[in-house]
Amino acid sequence: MAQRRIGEMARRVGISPELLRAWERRYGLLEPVRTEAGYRLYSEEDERRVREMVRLVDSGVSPQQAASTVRSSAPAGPTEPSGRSPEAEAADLTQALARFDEAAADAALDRVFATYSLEAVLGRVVLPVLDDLGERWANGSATVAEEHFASNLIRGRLLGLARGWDAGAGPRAVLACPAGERHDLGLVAFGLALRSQGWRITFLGADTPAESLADTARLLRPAVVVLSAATSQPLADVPPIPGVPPARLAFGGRGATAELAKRAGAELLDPDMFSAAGQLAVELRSRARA
Amino acid sequence: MAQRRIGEMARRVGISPELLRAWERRYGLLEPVRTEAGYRLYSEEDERRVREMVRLVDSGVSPQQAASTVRSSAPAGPTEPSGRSPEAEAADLTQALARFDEAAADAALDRVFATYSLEAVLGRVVLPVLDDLGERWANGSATVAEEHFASNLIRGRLLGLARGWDAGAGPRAVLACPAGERHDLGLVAFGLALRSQGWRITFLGADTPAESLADTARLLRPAVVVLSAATSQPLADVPPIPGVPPARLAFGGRGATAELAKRAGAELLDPDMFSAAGQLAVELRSRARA
DNA sequence: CGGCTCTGTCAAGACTTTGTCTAACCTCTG
DNA sequence: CAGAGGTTAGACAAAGTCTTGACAGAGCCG
Repeated sequence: MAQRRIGEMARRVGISPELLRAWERRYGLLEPVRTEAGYRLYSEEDERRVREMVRLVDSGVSPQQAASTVRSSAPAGPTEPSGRSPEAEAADLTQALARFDEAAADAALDRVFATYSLEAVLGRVVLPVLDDLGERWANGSATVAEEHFASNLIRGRLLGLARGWDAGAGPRAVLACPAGERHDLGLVAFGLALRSQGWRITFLGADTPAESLADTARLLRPAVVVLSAATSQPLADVPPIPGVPPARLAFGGRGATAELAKRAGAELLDPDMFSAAGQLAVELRSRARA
Repeated sequence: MAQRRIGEMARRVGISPELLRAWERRYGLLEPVRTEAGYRLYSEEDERRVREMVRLVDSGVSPQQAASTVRSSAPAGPTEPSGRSPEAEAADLTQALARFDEAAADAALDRVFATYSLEAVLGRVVLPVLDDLGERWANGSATVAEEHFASNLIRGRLLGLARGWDAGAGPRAVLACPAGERHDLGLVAFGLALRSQGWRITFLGADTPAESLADTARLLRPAVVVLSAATSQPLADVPPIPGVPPARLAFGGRGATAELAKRAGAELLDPDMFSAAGQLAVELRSRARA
């Protein structure tokens, strides 16, 4: 993914770096990720927002007003064309998976990836389908085989998108499920959300013992280590991790609670993964200031 | 192949030798081979990369960013047969994985997929690397984190290839690891081997209880159900599966033994997965004759 | 008109990045 | 052996970026 520093970004959109910083400071227009040294790194989405902002201001809207408009504008992209809503596609996908119909499932996924933003695909199709499956499995109306088949298929698609998610200059996040936790698909999705905002991702996945986390953290010095679990126990069992200061630890997933996070000194991530990604960016910035 | 020393190289691409060395030292942009005396020798591929780098920097990208882009970019066009053996590539891949270097690992995989047959890639690169990793993990010289990182990366690549492996008109195989078995990467590879011979694959993956297998078999009526495990216990624990006649059951993986297979009435698959795929085809034909 | 806010720009001082350069030594060729 | 061209390690200065704080013009209100 393209990541630009402020000078290059300023040239591209035709305004001064000072103004970019002012808009960020005054209106929170952008929240670019930062390098280790604190340099801003802008994404393509950031560029789109700035262009939108410039357009509005040029057309006479006050900057304050324009910023508020841009902030609340959906991340552009084909919004609900084609008649088929993400929810309808999710229903199709669920049915295809229940029939073990790989071709139909892949076709549904192809359609949504081609039509909607990553945020919409993950938040309104993939995760709901997985949640639904989990629920139906819990109450006995879906088989383990169905759940396995669906997990493997979706995992393959998501890991395909994850290609190269460790490249670039952004802050690094190490993602893992603690020992005893086997559901890592949500974590893959969260990795993609972080990636879309410029982070570099090192994915360790399910069932990672604390000591391996410590080794990895020593080697890679990530800005944050994210632990995710579907239930509380695995998170409760995580010991302090040498080499990972609690300030650099974040808990997410259904199993994460305020109390568990507090006990470990970790950040508690928002259940919405795109909010959580933003949260980590803010946290990182305030840490840099300190 | 033409190999140039640093002065000649610098003239050709139009930058100073000092800068070439700085880019190498700071960003690892190149890793030219060295003469006995330590002189750098640059290849044509190196030249291509430097030109790409120069182009990016000229267009305003920061050198750091540009280097990261160039490093992770696949070598353009049909790369020279390169003389690199699968074994050499496997060694590269192992090292990249040990460093948690996703870009280098992907590059190595890109090279082998572009150069060798699926059979060679699986049999001489991917599986040996995984075996080696398993061994080093067993004797303590590899961490769990390394094993997780490598598994997830390779799984993503293999599942990418698995795209659409359920399509077509061939006989269907259901692939699963029995309850208690979590290592399913070998099984993914076997699925690819079967697929290359025209089978349709339904992949259930790790830790699948017998009763789910029964459900799936009832629904899909596969020509064969393959169970794979790295150790014997999970296979020994598999009960008779209603809906799957023993004649349609096959055992594979390190944990499969003649005795276990005999007890379950199952076929014992050859340790070499391509032989095993052939074996299933033969078995299917003879069954059809009967 | 005076006062007020909004907004783009600027400056100071510190830090980072990056291309170049130097020093001291090594290798190959004529 | 001289000399062109290599090597590493480190230093250096210019350019870029960071934060904080300030300033001046525009627009608005009383």
